[in-house]
Amino acid sequence: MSINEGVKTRRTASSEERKKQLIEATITSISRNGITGTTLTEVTGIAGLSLGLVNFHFKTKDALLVETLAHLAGELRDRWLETAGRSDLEPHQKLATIISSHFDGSISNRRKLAVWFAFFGETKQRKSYRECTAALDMERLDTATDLCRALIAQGGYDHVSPQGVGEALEALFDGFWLNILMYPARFSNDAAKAQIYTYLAGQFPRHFTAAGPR
Amino acid sequence: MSINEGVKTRRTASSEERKKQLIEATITSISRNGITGTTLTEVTGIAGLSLGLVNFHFKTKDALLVETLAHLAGELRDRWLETAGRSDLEPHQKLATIISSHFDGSISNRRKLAVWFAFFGETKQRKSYRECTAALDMERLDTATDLCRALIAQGGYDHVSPQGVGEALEALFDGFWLNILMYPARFSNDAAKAQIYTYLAGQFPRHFTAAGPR
DNA sequence: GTAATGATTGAAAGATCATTCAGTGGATGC
DNA sequence: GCATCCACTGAATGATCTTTCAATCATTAC
Repeated sequence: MSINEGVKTRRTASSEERKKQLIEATITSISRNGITGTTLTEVTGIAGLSLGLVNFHFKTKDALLVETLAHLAGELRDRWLETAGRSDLEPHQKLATIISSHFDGSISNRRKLAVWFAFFGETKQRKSYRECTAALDMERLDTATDLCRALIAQGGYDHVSPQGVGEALEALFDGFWLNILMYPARFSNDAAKAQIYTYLAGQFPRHFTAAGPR
Repeated sequence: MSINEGVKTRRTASSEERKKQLIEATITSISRNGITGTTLTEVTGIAGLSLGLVNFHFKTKDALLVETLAHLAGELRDRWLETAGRSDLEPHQKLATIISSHFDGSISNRRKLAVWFAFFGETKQRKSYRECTAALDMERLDTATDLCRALIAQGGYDHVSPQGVGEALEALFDGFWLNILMYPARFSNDAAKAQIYTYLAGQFPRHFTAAGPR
């Protein structure tokens, strides 16, 4: 636990600002110490604030954790929806932006990935954690599935199952994330993207090559 | 916490027997309550034994957790090595048995998957947890990569990267596991296997179809 | 300038938990 | 049948952590 890591400590800040500051400190703490090792003393120490502030702004520690996960989930959703919602893109280009979003360094870095998996590990128990992410995961899965359906119609890939490809993409996202977190020497964002494009090139050869969307 | 869930409580048992009993209770507890929620009172309660026994047999709680993970990791390794080591199988058949092992109900069920991901979430912090699995993960990754290399030579798939396919398989294993744990209504062991075979059919069409090895 | 408001502090309370240990009791060897 | 050994028990201990709260301080409104 270190005191005040370069975060300016004004005597007074808006509630929203402080909450964001505490959420950032929570991400740092979880990535360093895991959920088991993140105490309120640790979090407020990283933020350079006093112990009582978390309960003042978040009511309970649990609420802080839930809001931290919601923050990451919202950040990811904003990221891929931003481009996937553009009407000037073809379906296969939209699919490509969803992939790029997931392996952009601002989303997929070990500090944040550690937090995702910390929550996955606790998920079975804490319904609130799951409720945070389930809707967004399904939204993304359904979006990808719909895009695959469009590709199948466009390219005449009659034997390809859109649900199957959507689920496989979901698994590839999570699986590469985990391996990037655990074995950064062997797995990277770029290599993950390349392998996912390779997979898509196998399913939709008229729309993807191993190098990306045509 | 419930007392004595059908586990016979003999007054005296061998040390090895008791340790296995406590490890099983730990798996149950982690799957129900997460790592945060598994206390020694909870674990011994599930096992129908007294509080002090864990420290007697395992010395510390941390040692119990490490041995629990090691138990699961060893179980998985034994499973896939058993068939992948058989010399009467072709490379693509060996690859298929590795896949089958990972999605067999005795390995891939929500009770045990919850434990895997509970540890993944803590891994960044606890070196001992990572050391348990890193060697085995790399052994499997290297084995799969070698099998891919053999397939590429057999089938003349000159443009396929054996490392790439090995890494993608690793990601698919972990990713489908996570989704089976989180969304059992939408993901299943059989569907996971089917999607992985579909992927392999795209890369090695002369050795795999979407239904499995040729 | 003064009062009111709301953010901030940190000591103290209360709760939970891992670990210890002195004592109990069953099994085995003789 | 006695002694020895070892598994086992659970109350007590001590450490850690969340939460509370009364006091303090900065800012804003008037």
